[in-house]
Amino acid sequence: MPELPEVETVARGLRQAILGRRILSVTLGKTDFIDDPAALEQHLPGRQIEAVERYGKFMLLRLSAVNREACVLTNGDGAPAWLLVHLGMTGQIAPSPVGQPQEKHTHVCLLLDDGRELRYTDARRFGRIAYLTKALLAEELSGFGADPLEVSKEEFANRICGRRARIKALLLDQSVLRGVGNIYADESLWKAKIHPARLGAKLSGKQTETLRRALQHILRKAIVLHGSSISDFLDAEGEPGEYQRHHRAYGREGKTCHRCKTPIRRAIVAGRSSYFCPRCQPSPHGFATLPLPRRGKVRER
DNA sequence: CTCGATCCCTGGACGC
DNA sequence: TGCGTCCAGGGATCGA
Repeated sequence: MPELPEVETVARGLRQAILGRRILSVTLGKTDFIDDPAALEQHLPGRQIEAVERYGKFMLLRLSAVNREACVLTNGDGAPAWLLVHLGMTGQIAPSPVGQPQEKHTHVCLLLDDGRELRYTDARRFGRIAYLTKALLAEELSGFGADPLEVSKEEFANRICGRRARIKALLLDQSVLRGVGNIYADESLWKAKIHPARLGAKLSGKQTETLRRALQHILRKAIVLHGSSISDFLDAEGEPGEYQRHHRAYGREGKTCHRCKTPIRRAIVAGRSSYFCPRCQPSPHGFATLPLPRRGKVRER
């Protein structure tokens, strides 16, 4: 499940692999997750991939203006543009030689000028792809919160304290922080010894700062280890990440806490499965950890 | 403002 | 073997 570290890993891989390549043509499969499929076909060919950036969980491919000698320009193709890619839950994007058989669920193929295709596959199609002009990009990115890797002590505190939402919900809210998802929310709360159901406003200044540092530490380490591969995350080279080996809470229901040996528990907080140590992360007053319905054996590791 | 519910979608795990 | 059911979850949306 691609969150900030996974998207950063993919972006770095793509940067190595496709920077400077020109898009020759576009082939589409299912398009219900693409904002305006015809715009991709119309506006991508002829453009060079000038940069690969990450913004929260978005990847942004900056595209050159269409080569003026190559064709007659009509509407706006003389200006740079962006391809926005959100991997959703199961999205993967990577270049492959043209002749190589396509993976199942391949929905976008961008033929490049070096004999390869940039392919986007996404079984669940929770991802999103959009062709955006500069103005549309700016509009798209407005409303997102702080970069969790860069956010200052003061700004983080301002965004958390005074909020009556649960801290887990705040961490997942992309308008508060951009890029944090379920895994890294749980991991940082475990490291900071804060229960996911605590209200933002109820955190002390010290706890809030501990959480910010925990979050940053975990995200940085996860990036170094190329993210977490739980079910099917693969980077742009087709390699899994390694950070799942370092998970202390996420996915560890019933396994012992690395600090105190108490079994990790699971509860639904902010509508998401949330894993925590009931001893290290004391629940707020009035939060009942209801017994969750039985479910299958928790995945090993 | 915050909440839960619902929908989107498929594959994998599980029960029978 | 096969079928039904549940679950994973980011994000949008809607009603309470």
